[in-house]
Amino acid sequence: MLTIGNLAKKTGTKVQTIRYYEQIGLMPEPGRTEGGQRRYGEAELDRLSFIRHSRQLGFSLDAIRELLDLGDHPDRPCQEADTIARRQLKQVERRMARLEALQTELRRMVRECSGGRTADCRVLEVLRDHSECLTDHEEIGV
Amino acid sequence: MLTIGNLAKKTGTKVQTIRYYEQIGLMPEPGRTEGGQRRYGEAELDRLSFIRHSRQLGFSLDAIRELLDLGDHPDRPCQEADTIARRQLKQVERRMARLEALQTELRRMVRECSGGRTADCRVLEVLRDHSECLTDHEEIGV
DNA sequence: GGTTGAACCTCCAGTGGCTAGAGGATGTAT
DNA sequence: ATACATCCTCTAGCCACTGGAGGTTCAACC
Repeated sequence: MLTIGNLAKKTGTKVQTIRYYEQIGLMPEPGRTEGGQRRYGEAELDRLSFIRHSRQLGFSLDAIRELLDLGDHPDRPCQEADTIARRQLKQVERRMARLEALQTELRRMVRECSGGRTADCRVLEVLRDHSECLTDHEEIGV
Repeated sequence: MLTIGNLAKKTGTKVQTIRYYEQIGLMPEPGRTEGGQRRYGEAELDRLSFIRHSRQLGFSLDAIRELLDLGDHPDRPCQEADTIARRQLKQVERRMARLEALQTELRRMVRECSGGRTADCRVLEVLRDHSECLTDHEEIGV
């Protein structure tokens, strides 16, 4: 039987985060000691590991919820899991493309900075005038 | 003189976002009509354009605040602006590296999915067992 | 059995960067 | 004068946590 602190250590999660997962129904309500402290078993350890690893791969908590559901139905076709993973891959690819454009632009800005007065600063100039940019980066926060 | 709606249109910002920027002190309090509606001039249009463009390049609102400050002191050396831009570039590079690792792993997961029952699903299997991963992806949300 | 002290508990608030909606006032064109 | 698009303030919500206050429990040691 694991205390919440030990479960946290084993999975690289913060204690508060585990309680948060319980609160939003991603983790089950565990057993308690007489004094009211949570105690966890193997099943919960596995489930939390799954959640954490999925988070590391960038899946949203909603997506993880779906994936956990699928894991509970071993006889259903795995197409759905595949779809969720593909969706996630698409998102990662879109973000990569965007970051690449930003990288290009930022590198150019920094390279062209001559180190003079702020008045002549290329960095500020480029930020002031979008038309100086060579790449597309219309979206925010993708 | 621009209404808030027109300023929004010209800069590709939502009206609420402009009011939010005012609230947190990123945009100045503009003049008002007798009835209390906001009216904006060229200076505000320029400032908001600067903010939006910086956001598109991924700068945080705090960083943007610093950059705006620098723009108000044309005689100071532009080293600080350079530093902020370099910091931003570093962050973008870190994110890119991380996303690349995720991409690799997700592609492998999806490629190996045979389309059978959920019980044999590679996607779920990999998520269950981190040791199946070839890449490092410890951090969350970078 | 008593005493530490680390770890646990609940509850509330805050992060960033917006976004949405309620309920009402204003501005402009006809 | 009227219609109605746009404006106003205020509050609350999003995601995925994180931190802290103030109090309780557990396990080890004497």
